[in-house]
Amino acid sequence: MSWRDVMCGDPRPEHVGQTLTLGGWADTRRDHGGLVFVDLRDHTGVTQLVINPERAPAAAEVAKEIRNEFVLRARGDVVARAPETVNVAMPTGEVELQVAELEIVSRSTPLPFQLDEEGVDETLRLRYRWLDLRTPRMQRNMRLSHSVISSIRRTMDGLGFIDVWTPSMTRGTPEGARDFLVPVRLQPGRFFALAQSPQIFKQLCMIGGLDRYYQIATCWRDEDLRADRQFEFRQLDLELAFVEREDVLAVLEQVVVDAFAALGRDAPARPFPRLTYGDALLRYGTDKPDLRFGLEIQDATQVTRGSEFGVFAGADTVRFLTVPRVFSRAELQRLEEIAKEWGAKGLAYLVYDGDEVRSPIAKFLSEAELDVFRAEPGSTVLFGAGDEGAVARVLGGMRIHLGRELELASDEELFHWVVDFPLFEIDDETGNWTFLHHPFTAPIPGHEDRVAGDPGNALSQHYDLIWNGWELGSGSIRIHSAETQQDVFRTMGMSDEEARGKFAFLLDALAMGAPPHGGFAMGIERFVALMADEPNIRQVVAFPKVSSGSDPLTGAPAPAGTAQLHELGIRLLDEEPA
RNA sequence: GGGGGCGUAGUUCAGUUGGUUAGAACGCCGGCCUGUCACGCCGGAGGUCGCGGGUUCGAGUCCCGUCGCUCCCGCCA
Repeated sequence: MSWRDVMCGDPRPEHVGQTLTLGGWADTRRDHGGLVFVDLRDHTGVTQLVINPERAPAAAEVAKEIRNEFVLRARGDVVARAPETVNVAMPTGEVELQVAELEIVSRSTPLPFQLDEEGVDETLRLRYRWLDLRTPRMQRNMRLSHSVISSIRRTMDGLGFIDVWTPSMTRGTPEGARDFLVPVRLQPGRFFALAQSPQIFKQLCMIGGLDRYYQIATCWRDEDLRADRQFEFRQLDLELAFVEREDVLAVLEQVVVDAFAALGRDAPARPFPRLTYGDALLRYGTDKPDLRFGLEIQDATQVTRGSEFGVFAGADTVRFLTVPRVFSRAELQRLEEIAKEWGAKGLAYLVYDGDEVRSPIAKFLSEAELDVFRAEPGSTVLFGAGDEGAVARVLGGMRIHLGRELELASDEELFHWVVDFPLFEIDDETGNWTFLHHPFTAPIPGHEDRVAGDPGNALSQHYDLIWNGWELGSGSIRIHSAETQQDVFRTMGMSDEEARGKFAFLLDALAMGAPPHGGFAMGIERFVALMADEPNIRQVVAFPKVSSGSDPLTGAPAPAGTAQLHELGIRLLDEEPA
């Protein structure tokens, strides 16, 4: 007797008359005293077992002991159900297995949660992830994740990319995210860093003539976890030589469109729309706008210069959002609370309620100002005033909040590119210029001289891919000249010695025949979570960590023993007796 | 580091203005039941109301602290 002949979801009318063995988990048991029904489940579905004590007395004895999630093996004839007992809600509902032999292969203790219950505490699900993985939701997510990744590999293979493995244990990248450090027994006091990304290695692949590289690369970053961030995650990492921006974008568009097709979904139209960084920040208050709804931010800085309203007059930037709805005083107070969460000091508004304008600030505003703000009756104008970054953040946050609350988003899947980012920004802590993304991003053609001469106005060949307001990934055309790379390091305030100390291998490589190249990195879990319509990436990761950074299943991270630490040459600052 | 939300039975939740013995459903245990399919019926066990302190005659409920989870800001080249 083989373990199983078909899957639990398989038996159909065409199997009637066959004698089959099925293996799976006891999903439910319905014990009628004599007759016992068991729904046997595996990932393909459920088949009803019928155990009749008159036909199979031994099996009937076994059936009495069955409880939820026992693993069973059942052998019997597939029979057609009588018409009145057909279950139309069940794919296998026209047939059932008339059990002749039944074996409890493995028992289960009572479960800490019910597999069919909604809303079970996530930490509990993660603590018992092997149970959670049996649920249709997680089965779907894990299999969907696999389908997406295999589609990505097919696309990359088809486009002539080769999979090259790069080291996980490498050198720390300065000024990036925090590194996870790995001590080494052979060299106490020295540490590897877990790769934050294969960035430099893939550039070296280009210089090495592997001109179409890709990898589903695991990356590690020691930063606070979020709905869309884990300590470790995977990215589709790719790089091409002898290309320009559009060539890279086309590859990613192909990857996305093919993944949709692989899942049998309507693909977004190509090419994806392009939006400049400046436009995104001005109109949507963020560099990763959700474009499924309008609600665009408008600028009023010119007209509010010298306003009678002190807050406007004293602000660097005044912008507003016209919402197609009137709000009550209580609702406006609630909105103000939300604005404050994003850093606003208050929330000025004009409510156009019929013929009336409700607003504590209207009396301070000039006709010219009111002309600019005027909106249809039944709308509300919300203001942000302050420095430009803060205004963008507050109104951008307000826009997202209102878009969600008023359910403004359309159903379409919206992919778009954000391009023309600045190359540098001022680091608030040091006052120095620092890169916006990473120091290997090339300036746009014609802006090379600005790297040294006018860093604030140098635009970069960086691009972000956004899906419904989620940043899926980013990439750039890289610097392929050692001189420009040196200029970038100098602008960042790094001496040549320092730059050589950290990046000698890269500078040497760039000086030995580096082709023009560029690439991209797309977050696999983010992509899959969006595909699966899940609100956070933990739901598409088999064994994720919770937001404190620990794993409820294994209990990791755990303290290390003193002997182990000694071998590594490590002593803890707070040595307390364990 | 900062802000918001949540924490009551194994699970999901209810619990009024602070008031007697903290409830429901599912699950679990026992019994009955030969056509159910979320089977049904009868009975039962199960609680440090996250933890600590305070106010009070009396705290699940109010206050303070703390822990855990979660969302966000910072951070994420």
